[in-house]
Amino acid sequence: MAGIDLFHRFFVDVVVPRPVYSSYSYLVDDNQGAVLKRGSVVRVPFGRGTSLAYVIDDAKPVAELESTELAKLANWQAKLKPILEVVSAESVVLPEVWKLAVWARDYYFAPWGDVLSVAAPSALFKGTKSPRKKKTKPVEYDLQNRHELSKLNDEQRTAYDTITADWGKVTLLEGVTGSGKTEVYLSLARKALDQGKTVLILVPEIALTPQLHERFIRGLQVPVGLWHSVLADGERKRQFQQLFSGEIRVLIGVRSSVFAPIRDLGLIIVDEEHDTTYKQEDRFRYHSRDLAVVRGKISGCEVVLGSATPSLETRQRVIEKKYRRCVLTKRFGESVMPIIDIVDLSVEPRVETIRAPFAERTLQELIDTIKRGEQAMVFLNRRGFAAFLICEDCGETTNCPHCSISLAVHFRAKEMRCHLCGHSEAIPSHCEKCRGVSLSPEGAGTESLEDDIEKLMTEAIPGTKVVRLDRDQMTSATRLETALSSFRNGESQILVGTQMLVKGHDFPNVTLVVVVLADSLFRFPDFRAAERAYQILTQVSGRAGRGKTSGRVLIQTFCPEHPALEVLTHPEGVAQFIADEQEARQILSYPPFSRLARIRIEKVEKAEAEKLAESLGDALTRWVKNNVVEQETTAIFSSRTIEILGPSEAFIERLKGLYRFDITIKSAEISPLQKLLRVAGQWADSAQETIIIDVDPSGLG
DNA sequence: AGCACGCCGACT
DNA sequence: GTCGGCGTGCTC
Repeated sequence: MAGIDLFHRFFVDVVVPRPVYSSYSYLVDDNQGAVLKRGSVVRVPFGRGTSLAYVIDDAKPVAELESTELAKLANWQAKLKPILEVVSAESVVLPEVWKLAVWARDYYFAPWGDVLSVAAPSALFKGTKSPRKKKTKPVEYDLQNRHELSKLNDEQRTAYDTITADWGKVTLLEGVTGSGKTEVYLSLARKALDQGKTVLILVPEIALTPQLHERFIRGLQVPVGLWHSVLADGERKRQFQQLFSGEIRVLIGVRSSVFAPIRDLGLIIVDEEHDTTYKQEDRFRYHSRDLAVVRGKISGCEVVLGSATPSLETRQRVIEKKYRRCVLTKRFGESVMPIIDIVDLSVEPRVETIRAPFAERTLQELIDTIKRGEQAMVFLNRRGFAAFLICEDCGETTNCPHCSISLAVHFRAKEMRCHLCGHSEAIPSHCEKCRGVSLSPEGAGTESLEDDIEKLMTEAIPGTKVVRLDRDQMTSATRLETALSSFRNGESQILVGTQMLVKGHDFPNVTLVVVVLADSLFRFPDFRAAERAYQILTQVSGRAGRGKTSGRVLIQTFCPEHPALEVLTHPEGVAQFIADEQEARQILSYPPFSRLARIRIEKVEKAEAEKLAESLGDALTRWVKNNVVEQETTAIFSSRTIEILGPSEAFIERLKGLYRFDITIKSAEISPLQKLLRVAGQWADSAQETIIIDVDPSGLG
């Protein structure tokens, strides 16, 4: 073959960590050819610069190519270049993780590079020098104090026995908040370790749950690794190496750690399995809980899905007997379930001197709680001071120039901010449209809530301190820590925040939880809205009364008769609520009774996006029609098993300057859905357009 | 995703 | 007259 020199007699196929579907071939010399294999990492010339690249197949001698491969390679021969460097000849992806990555790539229609960058983040290969061993003081393990089976109550023990008697299945561990699921996790982890196996624990959010890490170290008395996005590169690299070498036997991690290189997996735990943060909402749109089940199957290990409010998807698998179910109905230890009260904002007298809707009764409860020396948490799902500015003369509001949403007022930062794209601008002094100077802030946010509550509380009880916790505070780690520790040690009595802080935190002195406005949780057009609302409110409620004193929860709403609220005050109705949800989903053929995929088209021009989406919709409809006729005998498709919805404007019609149109495919079975998505991919290729495919979309995005 | 090349507005 | 805006197009 012309152009191939005698020196580079091998070639490798690689993928680069970019959202590109194609792979690329490079030349390698004899020495490199002998060592490079699937999972090796190399540096290659790419475009103008260089790129890290993952080898996707063992290096092959050019001479051994089959004629078709040779032809393909010959196409590129003028461009074929040698690799620059072998970064790691050793495969950085375990065989079972490779299998998982292949599965995920095909299932989610993701570019190889995106998948591999999650399995082996490129940050691991930055710099050639090995990370400096950080001097950590050796942890002293106290075997006397470790978690013992004997500490389990009857229910926990039954769950443990059921799972261990038939190890290697998928189990739903359904336990009310505070029922001690962690105790069961610890016992199961111990069991796996005793068998010489390793343990992976997936959690929705790790930055806020250092307690869980300590709990596992204390309970198991072995090193426990942590895996999350805020780890510094060096630390991440060290963790990766320790996992790879088998030094770390237990790993707690977020979403992406389902791809972690843990050998000999014996147990995967997915805590809060219903949590939506397990679904990645950009680029490689995978669901970590679902992949955990796949990895469990690949590794032949036990998978435990834990939740107080399991997803309907998981419940359905239990009904179909694909998963087994263990239940914890009682709170662990001395604490009891909180009392939940719905406050009807449309009838209750309201406090006038506060921006947010606040019933007088809610304020009184807050005052009483602080008077007793206890603490309270107040949730409002909006950051900033106010939702928007409105011109009192012409009614014009301030909107984001790039998105279909108003700009929120952030008085502290002295700017207007878009909560979707992050755009910020100065607070206007007059109306853009009519130049009127009476701009009035509308709606409330955590910023104004913090000020208003502090003012009202100091009038009632001088010296009351309020702290705020939301994403605006998160920007600084120290500010976050200051806020958290001041609340933890009792310096401040009221914590105001967004729902960001409902996860994991355990403040025993909190006896009152206030949800300022629950309506935002279910007032949006998503078939899962009620389920979500119920799950979030249950979790929020779980923050109250975790200590010896029982807790109270006040949920303010304009819609007290909503089923997701009624079920909270009537826990005996949970089964009925779930059954109603299931029935509604079944009637409308929504998950878990069908599979969904969403195809999105984004364009600067609205008309163009709409036109493209329509022509894609037409192409798909035509394809289904033709294939129903053709394949009727094989029964792959019928008009009743697959449905194309839309195109329609996305819930957020415009984001970051792009108009978005969605086509949703609903199918009884996954395989025709996958086929249709492949057709969509081909349409996109030939039209030279980009489409965004989301398999099992979790929300409206 | 990067990172370039390629055509239209405010400046030493 | 240039510097530079980010709109499309490619990367073995």
